[in-house]
Amino acid sequence: MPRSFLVKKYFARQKPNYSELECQNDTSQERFALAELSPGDDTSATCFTAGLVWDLSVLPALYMPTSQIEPSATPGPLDLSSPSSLSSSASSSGEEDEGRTSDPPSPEPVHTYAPRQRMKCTGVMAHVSPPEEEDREAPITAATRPVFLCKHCPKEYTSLGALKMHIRSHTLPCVCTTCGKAFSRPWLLRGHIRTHTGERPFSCPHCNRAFADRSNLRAHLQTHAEVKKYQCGVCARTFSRMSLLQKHSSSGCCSPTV
DNA sequence: CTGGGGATGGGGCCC
DNA sequence: TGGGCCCCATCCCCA
Repeated sequence: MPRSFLVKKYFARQKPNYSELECQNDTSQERFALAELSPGDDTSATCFTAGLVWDLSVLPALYMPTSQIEPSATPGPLDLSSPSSLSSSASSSGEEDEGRTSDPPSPEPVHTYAPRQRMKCTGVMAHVSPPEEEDREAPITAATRPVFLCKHCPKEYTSLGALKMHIRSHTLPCVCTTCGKAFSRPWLLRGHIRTHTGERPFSCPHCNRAFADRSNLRAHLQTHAEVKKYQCGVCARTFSRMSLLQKHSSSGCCSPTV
C-alpha cells in the first residue's frame, strides 16, 4: 500500500530545507546538481519546459559513470527570464488535465478494513536480503533476469525504465522556480505550482468546490457519498478515507488492529 | 477526537 | 523506451 515508503519520508514529515535535498544516502561521489538548487539560484543548468524547470545537468549524469560527468558539459544558464511562463503555462497544462477530469469516480465497491500487509520498510532488496524476508512475493531469480540496482538506495528493478523512474525520486530534477522545491516528476511539479498560482482545475459537481488535485477531489467526492468507500468490518460504519477508518479502528470501536 | 482539505509520493498503464 | 497521466496512498494540518 504505501508507495512512498522508500524514500523521502522526511519530505512529508518535516518541511525540508530544500537545499539539503542532495544525496540523502550520501553517496559521496555522486553529487547531483540538486545540491545547488536553491531558490533563485539560476546558475544550475535549468530550463523551462511548459512551466517546468529541468535540471539538465542531472539527467544525463544518472546513467554514466561519475568520471564521465563533465561539469563544463552542462549548458550554461539558460534564459530563465520568462516570469509569465510559470503561471500561464502551468494553467495551460492544468487545462489539459481538466479535459480529463470529467470521469467521475464510478461507483466503487466499499472496502472493508482489512489492512493490507504493509511492506517492510527495510530498504533492503532481495539479493541482499536476509532470509527472513521471504514475505516478498515472487522471489527474484537473479540468475535468470536482469536486475537494475539503484545506486542511491538498495532498491532494485527488473527494468531500466523502472529504475530510471525511481532514480528521479533521488535526483528530483523538476524544480519549482517559485520556492525551489524539487520533485521527481513534472506533473508533481505542476501540481505543486498550483499551490502557488491558486489554480484549482478540478471542481466538485455536487458543491462546486474546486481542488488543485484530482486525488483530493476524489477524496472529497467521498464526503458526498451516502455509503463511503471504506467500511469498518465490525460496525459497518463507512468512511471516506482509509486513514479515517484506521483511526476509527484503532480508537476502540472495533478490536484494535495490529 | 473526528472529518476533511491540502500536498505529495510512487507504481502501473497507455501512447 | 520514455513521458504523461491515473490511481492509490499517506501525512500534515485545521475546523
